[in-house]
Amino acid sequence: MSQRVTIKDISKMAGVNPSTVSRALRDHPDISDEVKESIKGIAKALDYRPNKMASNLRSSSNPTIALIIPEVNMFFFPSVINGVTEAAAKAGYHVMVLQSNEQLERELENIQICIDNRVSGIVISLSCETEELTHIERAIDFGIPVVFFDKAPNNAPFDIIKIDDEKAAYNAVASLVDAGCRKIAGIFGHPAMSITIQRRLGYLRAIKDFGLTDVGTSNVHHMNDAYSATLGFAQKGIDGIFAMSDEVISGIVPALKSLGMVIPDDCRVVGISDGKLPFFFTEPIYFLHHDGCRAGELSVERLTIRMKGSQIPIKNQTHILDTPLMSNLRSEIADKNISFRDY
Amino acid sequence: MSQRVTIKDISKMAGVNPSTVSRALRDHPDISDEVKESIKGIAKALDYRPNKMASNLRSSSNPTIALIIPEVNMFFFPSVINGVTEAAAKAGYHVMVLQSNEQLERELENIQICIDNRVSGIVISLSCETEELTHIERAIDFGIPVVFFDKAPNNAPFDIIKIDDEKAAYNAVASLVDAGCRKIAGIFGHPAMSITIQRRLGYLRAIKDFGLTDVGTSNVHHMNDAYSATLGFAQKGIDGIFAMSDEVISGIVPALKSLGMVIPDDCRVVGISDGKLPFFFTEPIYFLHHDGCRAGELSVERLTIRMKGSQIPIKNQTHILDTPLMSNLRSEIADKNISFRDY
DNA sequence: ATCGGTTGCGCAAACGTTTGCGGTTCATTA
DNA sequence: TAATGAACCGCAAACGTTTGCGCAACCGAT
Repeated sequence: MSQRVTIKDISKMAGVNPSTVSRALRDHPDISDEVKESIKGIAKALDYRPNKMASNLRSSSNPTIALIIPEVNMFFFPSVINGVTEAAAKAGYHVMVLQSNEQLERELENIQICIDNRVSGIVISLSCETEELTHIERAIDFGIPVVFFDKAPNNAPFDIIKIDDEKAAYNAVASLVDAGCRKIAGIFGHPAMSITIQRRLGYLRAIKDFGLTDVGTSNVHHMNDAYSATLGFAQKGIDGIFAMSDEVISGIVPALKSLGMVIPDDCRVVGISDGKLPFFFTEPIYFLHHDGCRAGELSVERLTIRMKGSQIPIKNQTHILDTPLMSNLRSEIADKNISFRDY
Repeated sequence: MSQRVTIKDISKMAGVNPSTVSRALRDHPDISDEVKESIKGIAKALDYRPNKMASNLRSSSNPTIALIIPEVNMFFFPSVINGVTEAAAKAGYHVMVLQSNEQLERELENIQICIDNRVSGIVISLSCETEELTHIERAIDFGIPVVFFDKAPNNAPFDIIKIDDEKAAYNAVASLVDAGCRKIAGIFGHPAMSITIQRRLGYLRAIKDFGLTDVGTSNVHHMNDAYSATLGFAQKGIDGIFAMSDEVISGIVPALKSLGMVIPDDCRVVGISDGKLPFFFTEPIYFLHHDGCRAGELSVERLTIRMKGSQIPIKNQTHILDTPLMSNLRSEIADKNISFRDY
């Protein structure tokens, strides 16, 4: 194992001061070309690599972005990870992925890790147990910019990248009504999640606005729960169903099919989706597109504005992502022109 | 924004030496209880948090594990990320996720990042462009242990967590034959990937062993390619199809259904899968289970053995994961007892 | 009163890098 | 010829922590 060669080793070998080596390797104009070449030659020969831990300490900056998510599932978050890591890489940052497992305690620990490591920024989707945000404010107090996405606080003074959950759910139900559905059920995720609450409100508002009888809603934790819930609703008789997420969709479709119901003739399905899962099915599935990759990219973009250390104060901004209505049928792109709001 | 308080600030406030503060906060026995309480009180009052960048430099160790993957898709890798981050967190490490986007150049850059940041270990699945491993050897030379998973080198002196790709593909085809299939096609991923090569070999050996006419194989890059390829094979007439990955399965099933073919009566499908995707379908899908989460956990486990800095040399080990034959039908668990080999 | 041993804390170096400042050399100009 | 300044490099401090060593004070035992 090659011993780790430092700038001092090179300086001794070249007969110069460590500072000269440092400057030479960074092409500082104060160093003559001859000395530069000599030093670079030695550095290359020794396979020298600067120690980032040292330079980070010296500059007291750590070019990493922390991505804190409730869990790494197969649906929305992989897209987010993809978007965040790519955008971060382009901006010269690395990404540290931290899971909270939907536990507040883990989220607190993760924020602590971010502070202790002096990360440059935090991109976070809150756990369902999170109610207070003192830990977030603490990170901000420490000078670490934070951007929320997806599961974000409501009407709070932070940078937020999200969709209009209430409106998306409303429009989803509206699309079912437009297609002739009258008996519509809704299946949601964990009842404590902010997005569950908002999306349920939108669902209920639509049910009321369109004068529909409320077939009922259900809160599920996993795909299999959505499967069971669908079986239950089907018994009551439904012709449309709203799925608040990809995970829910993945339970609904097999359930309807197991009952021999034809999608969308017997029951139309519309969800809020990252846009990949629906293409696993041949049955027409409609969804309001919530692009996780784009959410991740925008989060990083927003973060970089603050991280680049501009002196002028930056106003908090809630960015509402567009959620166009789409389907998994290549022939049919149903874009309802969901409006773009910027608070 | 609260200025970052250091150990020096506390030392001045407490009227003691910085070293005393350091020791007090870590409960060093040399410090009296009174002084400890005083210092801890001040630290808490100032919301002091030790600077990890400094302590890491001092101890010249960075408790992070780098996870380098070709891409963050919706299939295998999210499971791996989950397994790696959880196992790492339990072992006291953080995880830095780096994507190579199947490009050797990015992979080289990522290894460089790992070296520059003096990460404690690397868990990597190789890009399809990777042929030589000098960059890996370089990292190991720098004292960074490396564990390969999934897309790993063959018969090389490294730590490897993988499945027996050749055998798994063979057994997959065998299961089709056992079920009565005689016209079997195979759909694979990128032709340059090591796992593609191995799995194709296993497929071909089975075709030969069982005296089947080779309907043909295809290499695809995306779900849609698998869709198209399936349509092509179906025209030739098939009663069974082998899918080398989840991504391939996700293209095959919709294609067969779009043709009105009944699964598994008209065409049986068997793949190598992480074990989640098949449950999105109601049609019986068989798969040899390659658990990404477990692969990630084992990779970290293997890594920690080397990272804990034991002095005795550790032998390289290739761990062959079991790949039991399973189905997405809860009623039917078809375990063929695929044997467990440890080289 | 002296010695050996413990307790409790400070001093300073070290991890590897970066950078402000000052000093030397040498060529240029008044 | 001396003053000016550019070009080039070294010195040392600094980032915040950790730790080996030393030293003073105190204890009880000879």
